[in-house]
Amino acid sequence: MKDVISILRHCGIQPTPQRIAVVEYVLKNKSHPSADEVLSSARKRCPTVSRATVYNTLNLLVEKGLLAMQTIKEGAVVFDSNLEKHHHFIDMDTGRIYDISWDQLQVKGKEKLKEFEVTEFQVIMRGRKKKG
Amino acid sequence: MKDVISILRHCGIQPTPQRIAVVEYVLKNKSHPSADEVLSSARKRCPTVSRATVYNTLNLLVEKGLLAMQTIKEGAVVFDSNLEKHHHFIDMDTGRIYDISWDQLQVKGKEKLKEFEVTEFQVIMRGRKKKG
DNA sequence: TCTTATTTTAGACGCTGTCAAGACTTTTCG
DNA sequence: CGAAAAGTCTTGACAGCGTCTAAAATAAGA
Repeated sequence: MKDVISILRHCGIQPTPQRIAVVEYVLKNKSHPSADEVLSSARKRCPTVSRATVYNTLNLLVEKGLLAMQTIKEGAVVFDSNLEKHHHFIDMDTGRIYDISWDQLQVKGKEKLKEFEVTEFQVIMRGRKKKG
Repeated sequence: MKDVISILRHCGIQPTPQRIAVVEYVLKNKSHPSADEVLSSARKRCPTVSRATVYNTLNLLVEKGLLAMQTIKEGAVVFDSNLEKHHHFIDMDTGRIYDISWDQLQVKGKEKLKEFEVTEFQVIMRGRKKKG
């Protein structure tokens, strides 16, 4: 993966220590952190970073298409660095969210919905992850 | 549809004026109201009803299986009186949520997910509703 | 009626997310 | 260089969502 600084420059975002701390965490993270989790982690690297800066940076990344925002859990939006189309599985016990690659599921029938113009979709599954 | 009072009694919930106001609105409503919308509507019928009572009642209904809770829009959970399995379409312009009946879409491949035990799922689509 | 259990209420609380004002940095350019 | 401008960060305030608690109101039971 390219280094964070060049990614930011490439999008016209000035790389500052605060932003690097945020981006470093959120783009290399395969879990689905909330803004608050990003804040805590960014503070390990840059203890003075403020909540507003974290939100600003996350919103910037979403705006630039470097990060996806998902509203699939209650309480808070989560951020997803996986930019490929994919589905989601949510473990009902742990709350953990897993990506399910796009081609593992086939959804048919959308084109028959005459009243609706579907521009994006995903399957959201809930259940339990098997051990292992 | 059965009247609200007997529905509540049947579930061991004492029908009070406040609860009736909430339930009357939320169970007969095909839109997908947030708790706040339920509060406003319930107050038309029962002006003194408090926020806590609305939340308590909604949670009770969900617990008893009379109402479903959906976290598909940011900002607030919405409540869904449609107890049949179904999918959802969200209009990106208006924010309105539409139910898509279960048999209009076919999802295949879940049974091949060896690591996950899927107990429920739905397709969430976004786009624009065509005029009409 | 007196007692007890259930409900409702108001208000406080914690959390999420946004915003404005001012301080601080980095550019830009004379 | 140095000053102005532009961009960035922080603090603190704010509004909304949802939960909780203590106390008041209501209902139920003996």
